[in-house]
Amino acid sequence: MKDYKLIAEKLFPKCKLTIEELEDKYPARNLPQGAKVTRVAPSPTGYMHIGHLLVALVDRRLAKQTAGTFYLRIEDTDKNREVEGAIKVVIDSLNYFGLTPDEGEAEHGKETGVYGPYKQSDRLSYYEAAAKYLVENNLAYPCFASTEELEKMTTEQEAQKIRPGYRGKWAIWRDKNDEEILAALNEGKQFVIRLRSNGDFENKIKINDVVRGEREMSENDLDLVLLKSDSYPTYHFAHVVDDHLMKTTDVVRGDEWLPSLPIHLQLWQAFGWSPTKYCHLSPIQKIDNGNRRKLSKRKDPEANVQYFNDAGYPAQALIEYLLNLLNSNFEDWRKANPATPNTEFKLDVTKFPVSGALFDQNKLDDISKNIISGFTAEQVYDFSLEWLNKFDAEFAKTFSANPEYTKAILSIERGTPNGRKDIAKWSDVKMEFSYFFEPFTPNIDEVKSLLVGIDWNNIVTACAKMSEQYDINDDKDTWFGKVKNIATELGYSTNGKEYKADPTKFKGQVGDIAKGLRVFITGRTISPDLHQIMKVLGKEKVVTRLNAFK
RNA sequence: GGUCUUAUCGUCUAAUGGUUAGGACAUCACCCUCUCACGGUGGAAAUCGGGGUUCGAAUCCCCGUAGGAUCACCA
Repeated sequence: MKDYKLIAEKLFPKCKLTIEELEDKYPARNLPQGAKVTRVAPSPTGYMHIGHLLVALVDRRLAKQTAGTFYLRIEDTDKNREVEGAIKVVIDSLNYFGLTPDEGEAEHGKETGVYGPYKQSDRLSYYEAAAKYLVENNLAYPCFASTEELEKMTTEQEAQKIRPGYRGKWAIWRDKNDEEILAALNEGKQFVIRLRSNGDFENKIKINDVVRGEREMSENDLDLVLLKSDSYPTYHFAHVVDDHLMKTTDVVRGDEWLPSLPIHLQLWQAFGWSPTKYCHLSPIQKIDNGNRRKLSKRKDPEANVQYFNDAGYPAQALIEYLLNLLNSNFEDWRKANPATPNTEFKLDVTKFPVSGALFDQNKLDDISKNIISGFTAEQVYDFSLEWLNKFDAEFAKTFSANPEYTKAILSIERGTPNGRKDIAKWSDVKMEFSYFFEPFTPNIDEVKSLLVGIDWNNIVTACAKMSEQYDINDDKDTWFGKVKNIATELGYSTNGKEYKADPTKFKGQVGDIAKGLRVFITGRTISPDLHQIMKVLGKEKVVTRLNAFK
């Protein structure tokens, strides 16, 4: 006769907490009907993966859309992988992207909310109580198998070409009697707690995922480890215990978890608890050697959300990119509601894609350009400076030496219906506006190479003439009238169509002259509205630059 | 290898048995224009292959093929 109570007591002599007492610590949440309780539960590896950000985004939206709660739990059950300061990285990232949790783990080891502790390493006694309950009810048992024994098992199974795993007759400790167990315990052997699986691989069960709908999968027949020999729980065990106690309603996670869903369902059943809903997200991928693969922490810098931060993408841009990935109708909504905060967009779980999407930098840039073009000069100034201070201290000094001047630069063609969309990220700002700042010393050969095909002497003359006539108070038409006059004096057509009709009658057209002015003033052939640029630069700089190659 | 899963323009996707297979990004051309950009107009560009079911298939079924996920005391 087996005495499960006795075994449980011997296994966990220090555990006095019963499962009932444990459950009593977690009262029902006082939330409206239909409110969702979601969580993001990263491991503290010192790294925020873009996939985790995606999960957090979905979690937070689902909670907000239903007046529910979104919390942060730290899954630090693998001591080998833990990194110092990792929790701060997670919290900072969530805050940066506007996905601050309502409760859970917070900075400096503090936490908010009454459903904690929110760090799994602080919950070990709870997992013990739960494991003890399972042992008492013959739903779990101790296993003293050594690593060598397990390796041998796997080798034999491979040799026999059968599905590997600790189960059935291979589960050598599954049916040991009390004496053998107690003897092993007395010897001080290390043990793990395993689930006593009642599943049959030949049996199919119906599983339900909110994205994919109803599916069939084989029952789990593996006697999986629930508590490791260091008495930390495995993911499977901690997930079910925590999400039950913390009253999670919807588990959102990567679809790499889909195959272990039968395990989790089996665990819910073992405890007699009703399972959460499950929402499995497909991964963000990239092409590698012609094949797709998940964005990898080791190989792909863009797998780390810090990458977008460092490149200077506004947080909103990455969020809207992800929203678009989740619900492809987001971009239609955005077009119809250009000024509405994206938090107003209602995420539809049933429209989530079921296969992984390739990360698309072009699309992100486009979204980001649109967002930044809607910012005020003030906002662009603040964000740019914040980024520059962090990554380009030298240019930051130049940039912020005269804030009014810099803001005037950033105001050019901003906020107009034809607003420019040339900044995708704050790291573009330096390239885009450097010619407004001194030193401005373009090399004559480079300048000439930009003006190939236009008579150099004519350009120099035109620039000199403009420098004499330039009046900073001229409006655009007056200013351009002067450009046309100079063009005419030098034998250039003032009308492009006229010139095209008979090029032999002219040395060129007014565009050539304007191009010359532009290159002398900005050192490039591409720039925003030249009239406004000259106004912002001021007469002194304009005159100097126009006469630089006289 | 077992199990699960996916397959529409280069990319993200729409079209839940009847559409000239739609949109967005990227790309190309033209227009606008002092340049670029913005904007506008237009172009090129897709239903993995083979069988069925049906009056009719991107859509349903079967078989292939290709990709992805998973098979730990990691999550």
